[in-house]
Amino acid sequence: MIDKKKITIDEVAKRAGVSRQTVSRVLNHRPDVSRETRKQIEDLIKKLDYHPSAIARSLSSKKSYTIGVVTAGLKFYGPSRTLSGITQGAEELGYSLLLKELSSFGANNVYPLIQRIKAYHAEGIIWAAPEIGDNRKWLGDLLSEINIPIIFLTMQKREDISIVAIDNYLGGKLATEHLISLRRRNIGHISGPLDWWEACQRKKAWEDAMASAGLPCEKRMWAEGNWSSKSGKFAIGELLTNFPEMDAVFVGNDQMALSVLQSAIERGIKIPDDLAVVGFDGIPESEFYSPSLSTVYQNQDELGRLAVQELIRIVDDKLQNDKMVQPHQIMLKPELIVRGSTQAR
Amino acid sequence: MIDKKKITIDEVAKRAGVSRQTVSRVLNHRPDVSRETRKQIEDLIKKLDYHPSAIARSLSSKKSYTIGVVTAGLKFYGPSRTLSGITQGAEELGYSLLLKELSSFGANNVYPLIQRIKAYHAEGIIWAAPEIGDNRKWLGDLLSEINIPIIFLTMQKREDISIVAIDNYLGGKLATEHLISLRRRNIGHISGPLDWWEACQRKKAWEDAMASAGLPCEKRMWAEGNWSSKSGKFAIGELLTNFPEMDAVFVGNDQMALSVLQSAIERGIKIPDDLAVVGFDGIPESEFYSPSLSTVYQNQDELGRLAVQELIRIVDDKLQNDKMVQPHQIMLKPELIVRGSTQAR
DNA sequence: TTGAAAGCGCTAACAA
DNA sequence: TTGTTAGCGCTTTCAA
Repeated sequence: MIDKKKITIDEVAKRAGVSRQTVSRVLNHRPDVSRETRKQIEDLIKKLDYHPSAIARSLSSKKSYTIGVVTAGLKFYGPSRTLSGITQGAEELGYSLLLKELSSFGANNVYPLIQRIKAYHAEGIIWAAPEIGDNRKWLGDLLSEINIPIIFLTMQKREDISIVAIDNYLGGKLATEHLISLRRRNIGHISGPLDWWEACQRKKAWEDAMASAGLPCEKRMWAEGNWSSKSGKFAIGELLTNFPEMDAVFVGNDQMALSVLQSAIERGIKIPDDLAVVGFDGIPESEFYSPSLSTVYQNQDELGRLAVQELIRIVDDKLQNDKMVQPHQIMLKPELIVRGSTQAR
Repeated sequence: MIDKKKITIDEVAKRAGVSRQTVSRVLNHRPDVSRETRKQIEDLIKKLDYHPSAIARSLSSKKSYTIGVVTAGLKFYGPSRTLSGITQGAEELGYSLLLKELSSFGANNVYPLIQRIKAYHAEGIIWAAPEIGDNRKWLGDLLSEINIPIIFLTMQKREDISIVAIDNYLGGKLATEHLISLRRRNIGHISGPLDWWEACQRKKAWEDAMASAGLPCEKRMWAEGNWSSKSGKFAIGELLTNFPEMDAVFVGNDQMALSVLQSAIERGIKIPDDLAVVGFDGIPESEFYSPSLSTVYQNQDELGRLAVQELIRIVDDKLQNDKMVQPHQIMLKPELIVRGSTQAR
């Protein structure tokens, strides 16, 4: 490794025969530099391959162009897809990302984490971890103390915080009403873990849609999974036992729906004739299930991008007005995709 | 939002009636502070809820405890799983992560990206984007100029750089030899995109295993996909036409294998009797395919963690010896998982 | 249009 | 054991 001495703004200034300040002006595209000086310095910067230290800049300018992202469960489809949208959004707006993944979904001890993000002078935080149980409890205590713009993804609407969420309730309605429209009357549900906000919303939508249609909706008609295919296997087994007349089922996500299909094949249940199935998420693979799966698509990429845009908007506003912007709640609409599992070819 | 003035080390020092340096010593757990002074300062820090600026620290100490991660294709299972391992590894070792996602897999214009990471004084880089086509070409030109420790994931072995990779060739062997051991003789292959190193390795292993067993292995016996289920659908269609006597197929990943199963069901092909199928990756869902899929499991979580550990080792070594450590290549072994798609119950 | 001085919040190196 | 001085690499503010 060559011992290329780290070059700094002072080095550039010295070689150019100008003050450090003039170089800084060129760096920041300030107008008050003569054409020739600017040209000369730009050339020199290129020649020396000089790159200013973002850290020193942050320290003295109070602008870090960095945002903190708190996520959880990156091994799952949803969170990583959302993160992908966030990286795109950040890239487009020229921001860097400081990434933290919660070690468990339920983590409630978030204050140190937030402080570690603030230590890097991040300008804001995107909270991309799902809302589960009381893992938003800290909001009440800390929100006012945090003193950094923060935007939440996919949680229960609250007027006092900024949220970008996918309308899970609407998604559940779309799924259930679709099954009702197919003249199914005995519609079961396999939910996600009910301490998850998203799972709750989907289940509630199922209940409400059933009630609206004048259909029954009792305990034996639903079972709780944990999003994994394995849990879906157990859940469908339970339903087939307790609710044998079931002729349709709305499953809380595509992974669990996959094992519903597997169980159906093993037991000789015909889909969609004997049992119509709708999933949730719209993962690419769902089209290639056997039969291909009807599902509710949520655009998590878009969710991530929007979150970045919204956060930056808040940051910029705060910079200008020196006071907190009115929080904003944005809801994205999911879409029903009808495929073979609810509709014979 | 309360206007809680930002408190700094000087503020703490002033209130404690000591010098800034003494506070710094406490912060850094230096031994040369008296018990009482330390206690007093620690209490004050707690009381004031003071958190030192990581940025100021990095600037003056030349240690940032930050590593840059370059990834690509976060929407896919492998990259996000690997990233999850990286976040865990970094957390365990007390490092923060600066995340960049390449906008396209093939991106070859990496110099500016690396400079942007260096601008944050990252101590090293984990290159977690897959090797595709000539997207490692820059290594030749830039490696010596980069002047920052960098570790690569899952690429062709080279003695001059540090690599942590999963042995894809071995994985391909395991898959093919398993099929051969089942007395299948007409074994096809659906590869990933062949400009990917991983896809190449798997295909080569298939060819070599076939040759070793004295089995033929011609062009009509394999087809190229792009990892997606949709491409698998086309590929299996092609093979069934060109290679009708096929009695087994090694598919480059689980997603593509999914649509092989779908096609088989649609065409009345019995799996595993008429056609045995092995996938690659070992995604959790593969157990719930119909039938459940035999596959080659690769531990991408572990890959990510190891990468962090190895990188930090290099960074620390370099700090001590002031010269580059001998590059290291680590290979992880994948494992064959036998399930219903190759073995009737 | 340019430069000098001060400072961002911290640590390193030395002195007391 | 503690404090002083200098500086990390940059921007801000003010003066020329």
